[in-house]
Amino acid sequence: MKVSKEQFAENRQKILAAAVHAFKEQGIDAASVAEIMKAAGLTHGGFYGHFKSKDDLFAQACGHSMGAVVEDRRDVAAYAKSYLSARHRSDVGGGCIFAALGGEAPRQSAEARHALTANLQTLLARLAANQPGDDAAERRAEAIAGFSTMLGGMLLARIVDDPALSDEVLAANLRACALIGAH
Amino acid sequence: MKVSKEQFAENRQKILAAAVHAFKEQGIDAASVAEIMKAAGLTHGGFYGHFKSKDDLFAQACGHSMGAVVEDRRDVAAYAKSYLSARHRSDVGGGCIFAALGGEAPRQSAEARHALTANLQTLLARLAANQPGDDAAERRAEAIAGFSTMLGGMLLARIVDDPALSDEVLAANLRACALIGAH
DNA sequence: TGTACATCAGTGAACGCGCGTTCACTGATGTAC
DNA sequence: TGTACATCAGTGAACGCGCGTTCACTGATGTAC
Repeated sequence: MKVSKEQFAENRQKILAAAVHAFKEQGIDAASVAEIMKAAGLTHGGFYGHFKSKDDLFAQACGHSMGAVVEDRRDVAAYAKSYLSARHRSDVGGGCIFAALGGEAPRQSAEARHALTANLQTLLARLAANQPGDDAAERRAEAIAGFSTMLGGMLLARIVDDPALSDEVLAANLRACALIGAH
Repeated sequence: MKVSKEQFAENRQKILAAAVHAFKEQGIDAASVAEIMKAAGLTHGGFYGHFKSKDDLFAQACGHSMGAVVEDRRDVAAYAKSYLSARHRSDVGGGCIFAALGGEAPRQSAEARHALTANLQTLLARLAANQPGDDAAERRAEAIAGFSTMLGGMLLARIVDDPALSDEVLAANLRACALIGAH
């Protein structure tokens, strides 16, 4: 049955949201089109009315993710406080796309990598703008090193099967991020 | 045809080496048993004489990787110099297992995560031991933050489709790692 | 040391299975009159 | 405004395909005598 144009647009957004979550939660290969469509409240057959292929969906999902990320005025130290949290560690599907899919991303389509690169540039620009200090180049370098530290820290905290070590990794990186830009 | 015990043991090592490389290069799902066996110079049917399953192979491969990593006496700054290099960036299959498979690892078997955790503990202990300074807790924290920075930096450098940004990420993190422990 | 034979690592065809994708069909939408 | 009809988003069965895994078979190994 055909649906209204508004419903069609809404369904597309639902598919994208379900895809972002499923890709991050289960990985790109393991997240199936049928499952994503089911999570969006649809059946798998209609998928190709919205997207050209699963690869296309992934590329669009990369652009769709990180919508409201770092829209506020936070510097590295403040961002790290929520990024390097136990809550973020356990919420892979709702968390940072770089931490969830960073390892698989280099193998994806040019469109997907381009969208992720744009996301990263936006994130780095915001962090750099919110860093204290007069030297723009230094603020930029601090944003890069700060986010890299958060990202690597979250990756390790999620891999490790020892809760104490995982907490230690979060805490050590949180302290390191707190010092960045605070000379 | 049956082979000698020595040949059998050698074949097992070849399968493990091929598996480590293929898993890192292509991802865990995308690397197929048949392809790994072919890379090891065998046919796929014999695989189950060596390993219980693909999951079992992955767990053993995790333990097998990082054999000679950080056996030398390098601190964070020195290790970062080779880790955050263009050579390492382009050599995913031969590079750090955390950078290649870190995103997928949390979804793998308990055995695989345990092996990776042991690898990480070894790596961190070595880095911490080689850090300058009297405070052991501080050296440990520096090892954690330093390796997290390298890992996150390599991840970002590989994701990004803009070579200039990729180089910038490596350089900024290299500078940050050089400063760690050098107060 | 030599021989006969049981063992078993490796081979390659075959198996289910789940996946991405296609397609004929359905029926609500939205347009032309 | 009301009606008739073309459009097309969504449905669910079906398709190839590649995967992990199994299995009957082969023939070199290595042991028992």
